Amino acid sequence: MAAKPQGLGELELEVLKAVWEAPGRTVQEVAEEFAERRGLARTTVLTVMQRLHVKDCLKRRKVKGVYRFWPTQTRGKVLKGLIRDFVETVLDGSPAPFLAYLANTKALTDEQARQLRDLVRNLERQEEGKGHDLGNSGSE
Amino acid sequence: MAAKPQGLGELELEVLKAVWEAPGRTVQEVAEEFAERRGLARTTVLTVMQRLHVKDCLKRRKVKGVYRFWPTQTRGKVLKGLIRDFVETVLDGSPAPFLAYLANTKALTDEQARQLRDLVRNLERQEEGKGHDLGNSGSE
DNA sequence: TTTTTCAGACTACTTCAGTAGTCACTGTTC
DNA sequence: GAACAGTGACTACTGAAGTAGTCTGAAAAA
Repeated sequence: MAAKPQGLGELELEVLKAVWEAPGRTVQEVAEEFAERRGLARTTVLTVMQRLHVKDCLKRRKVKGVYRFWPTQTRGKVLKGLIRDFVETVLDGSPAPFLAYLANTKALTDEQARQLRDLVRNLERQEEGKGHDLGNSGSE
Repeated sequence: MAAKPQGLGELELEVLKAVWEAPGRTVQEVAEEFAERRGLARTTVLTVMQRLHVKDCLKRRKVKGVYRFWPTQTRGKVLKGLIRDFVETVLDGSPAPFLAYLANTKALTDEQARQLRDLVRNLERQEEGKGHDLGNSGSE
């Protein structure tokens, strides 16, 4: 794998999110947002973005003398990696505790409940079709 | 809150898990396991367990001159906290990406699929009953 | 009683992420 | 051309976590 979204700190993730929101931003622009939101110094954001760049999470291009930053991977892909990692390391590979969490907190919106239903429907379809094969489709 | 399971490192979590597996263990016993599994020095495990104790994740009692350790919270409770934290900070409060992940990886066992179905059934029952109120039941 | 061993406390080193300051370069403005 | 502002590189400090060594006290063995 080229870019490894693992080992992302909280601030790093937040900054990454900010770039996903508006790709092509400059440090200045992101820094302004974080100055407001969290009172961070411009150089803090700069450093984080540089580290994100080193980690291959952000790519940059100089436009009129100033770097603009883009994510190297989609939000979905990174989140997927983060989730996989979380399930592996924290939940020991079993999504069960997460399901329990959902069931207890009931913190689901209509949309999420719908997704859940779709999920279940898919699962059922799979099972009908052929019992169920858990062939892990080689991931990325 | 008394015990805060947040801010747990990977090793710390692993050690915690080892104590959940067999509560009342000594450092020696846990250390043996980690020496095999990961080649860790006894003092490493000792240090981690001391930190876990300071963090109120483990309690200990001297039995015949040697400390034995017990978790201060159930696995379920800690995992729940970790999951909540993950959903909040990484997924911005929305479990949707997690659901998508589950749907795509199909890494569910029969048991988990059943849980999922129950979950959905509960949700639907709730919605029938009263639209759906998302009253977050105060948690701990 | 002296020695050995075991267990816990303390100390320390390393890496990583959060945070930010300083410096140097470049382009603009007077 | 000199002063200034914006931008990025570099450096540094801090705290948390991973990792482990040393020291010390107590218990057990010789």
